[in-house]
Amino acid sequence: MTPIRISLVDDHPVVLAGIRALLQAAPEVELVGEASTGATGLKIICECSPDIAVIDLSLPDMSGIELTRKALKRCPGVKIIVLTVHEDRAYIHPVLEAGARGYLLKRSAADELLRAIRIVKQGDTYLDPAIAEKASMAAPHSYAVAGNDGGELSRREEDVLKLVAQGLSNKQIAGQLEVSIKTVETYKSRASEKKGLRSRADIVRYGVQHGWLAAPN
Amino acid sequence: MTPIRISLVDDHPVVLAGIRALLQAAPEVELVGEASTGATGLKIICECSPDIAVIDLSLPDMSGIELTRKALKRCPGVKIIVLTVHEDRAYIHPVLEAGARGYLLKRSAADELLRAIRIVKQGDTYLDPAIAEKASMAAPHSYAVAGNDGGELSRREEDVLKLVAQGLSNKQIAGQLEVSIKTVETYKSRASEKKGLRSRADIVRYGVQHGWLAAPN
DNA sequence: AGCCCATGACAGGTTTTTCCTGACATTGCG
DNA sequence: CGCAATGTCAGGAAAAACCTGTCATGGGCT
Repeated sequence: MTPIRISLVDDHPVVLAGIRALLQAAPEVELVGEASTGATGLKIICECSPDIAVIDLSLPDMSGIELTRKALKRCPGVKIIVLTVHEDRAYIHPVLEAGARGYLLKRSAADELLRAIRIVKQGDTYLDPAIAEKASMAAPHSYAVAGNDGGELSRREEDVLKLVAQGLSNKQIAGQLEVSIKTVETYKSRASEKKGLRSRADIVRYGVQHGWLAAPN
Repeated sequence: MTPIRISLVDDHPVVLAGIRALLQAAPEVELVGEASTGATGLKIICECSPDIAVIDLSLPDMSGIELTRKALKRCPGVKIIVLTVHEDRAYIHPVLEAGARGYLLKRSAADELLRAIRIVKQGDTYLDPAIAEKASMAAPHSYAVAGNDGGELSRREEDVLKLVAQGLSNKQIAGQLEVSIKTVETYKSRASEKKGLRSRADIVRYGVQHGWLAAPN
């Protein structure tokens, strides 16, 4: 049996090396390229044309979603598994729309990655069990995912929510984002509306759940 | 030569397994315990009393800082290396103050972890080069640093600061503590005075540093 | 092409919250 | 006993947040 050829894209070399070590322990997979940025990731995927590319959702220069899209455009044959810390089901939709075939949480069990790889290799789609149920309830087949989710946050909306969760006032946020306070208020209220957050405490909780409360950037 | 005994604490089993695989490739280290939460981490550290514990900064039930403190209290012999994605130097002080001997970024090179382990094993302190320079400027040797300690917080003051850090309004806090808003305001201002916190963002940072904001679920 | 609507960007005015400046009772400690 | 720290609260001023609109732009869809 020919080995499953895999490329890895993840900033955080420690994590990268870790997954590499993990995969090398599996006899049926063969590593054919690693990268730590979106740009280099795209390059190695095109050059190596692996069976499967495992991509971190958050990369320094572009999101994993963007990389997924670009990689598939240039190299439609690859199957892409997105690896992420985000448990928010809001992410799953754009990821799948971008054409990824797998969505795996970093906090899921280690052998899930191997399972995901095998499943995706066979042409199926793998979703992490922890979110698959949530996501598939509304839309069994197509990922229309209507329902309680008032939509995904735009870039600005997420920026503002992050800063709010970190305790900054609207004024401070306005300063940091270089827009007016009023604009900040708009983003905040739109974002709160979408996610059903009513108080500042809700936003903080949301931020904690998304791992925002640690890195002011 | 006796092997270096190491315990690992990291939520994200994929990452955990990865680092495990990494370390198993090094002949001089021996893995003696893994955990994915602060509570179990504390337990395995106490039970296994490893030479070194590698701890992720953000854990579901408590912060890595809190775990560091607790682990050292019960088991002063262990040397702790904190592993994190956060490059903000604001985290390094509390980490070192808590008694950790190493501070390593996940995005630093893979063999840095081994280097860090060897260095810390010898009794030295390892700081990731990327932030070491920034951090060592202010406090070259001893991390007495503690900033401006205007005294210890009283019970009520700490209660209020915690709630503020979690994003509650004075009114909500008043409700929760069953005192008047005015009383809450007093505690808050006294506490802020003592610790030199001027904005809500300062309070949130203070809370993060003290592990008050780790996943309330 | 034309339309819709999500997004980015603001403003005015009202409502809430927070901040500043006290105040007073209680309690432990030198 | 006096005194400092703490717990408790008020009034009024200042700041922040919130609500309701506006307007432009750029995709997408029909």
